[in-house]
Amino acid sequence: MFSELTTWFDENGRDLPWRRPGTPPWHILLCEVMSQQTPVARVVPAWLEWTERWPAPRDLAEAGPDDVLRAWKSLGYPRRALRLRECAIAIVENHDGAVPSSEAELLALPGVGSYTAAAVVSFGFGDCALVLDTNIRRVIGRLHGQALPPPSLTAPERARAASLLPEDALESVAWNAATMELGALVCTARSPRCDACPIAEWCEWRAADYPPDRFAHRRRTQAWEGTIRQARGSIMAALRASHAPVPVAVLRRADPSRIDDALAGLLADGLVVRVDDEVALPGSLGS
DNA sequence: AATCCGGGGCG
DNA sequence: CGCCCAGGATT
Repeated sequence: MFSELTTWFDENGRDLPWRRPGTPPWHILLCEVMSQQTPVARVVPAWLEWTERWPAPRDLAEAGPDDVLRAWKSLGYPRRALRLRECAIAIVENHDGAVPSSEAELLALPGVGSYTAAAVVSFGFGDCALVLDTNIRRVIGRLHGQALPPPSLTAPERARAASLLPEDALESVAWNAATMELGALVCTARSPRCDACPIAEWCEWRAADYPPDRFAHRRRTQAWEGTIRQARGSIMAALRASHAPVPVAVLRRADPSRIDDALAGLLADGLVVRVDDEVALPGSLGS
């Protein structure tokens, strides 16, 4: 199964810029955080800009939060941008400016969870690590007969994934990259292209004639229209676009619903600062 | 374990 | 228009 997968990857994998040989761990960390819940196609331009502008942790550590939030553009979940800056500061303070290579040290960094820590170890340092993102979880789940993996990672699932991971470091990296790519391009959530799948003969979900998702009744898409999240997004977009403080009244006029709750949340998250009746990005009001 | 947290694009 | 996307932090 390993050779079928890696052969498929060599011929069909996307030409993503961070897959270029020699991409430093810091740049890998950046694209992994950016890719948390944001489709890869939208990450590419932002990643190119960030890696050129802040090529090392020390560079981002010296940047202002307003510059970082503006450069984040509309990737979504802007708390990730603040965490990335805090992460760079932690790397400078605790690791002499070099991204740590152990999973435990990576996990201790702001904004780095189990997925990102494993991905940096694997793709950034070329060491063995169990990478479990939504793509790999889905591929392995289907090999085991499930339409989609459980909403939260279970111990048996992790054990099954670990049993499939090659022990050799080089092969484990190739396995992680190829399985993730297969999930992204072929073994997709909605309409899998099993005719193009190099490991279809091992797929128990296919062999069982595609039984439905056991957890379908628990999956709920969160509403969007009129939510605090939408209000937060519109406020952040307005602040990114303005290099002057924005009066609260202007924000209220643009999106009257839930402005006060949204602002309170953004203030608590450190994504905005407020002076009197105006708000701005943190760090944008001078010293 | 459940919630919160963006935004866009595709079927 | 519902659904999904290289998740993490907090409770």
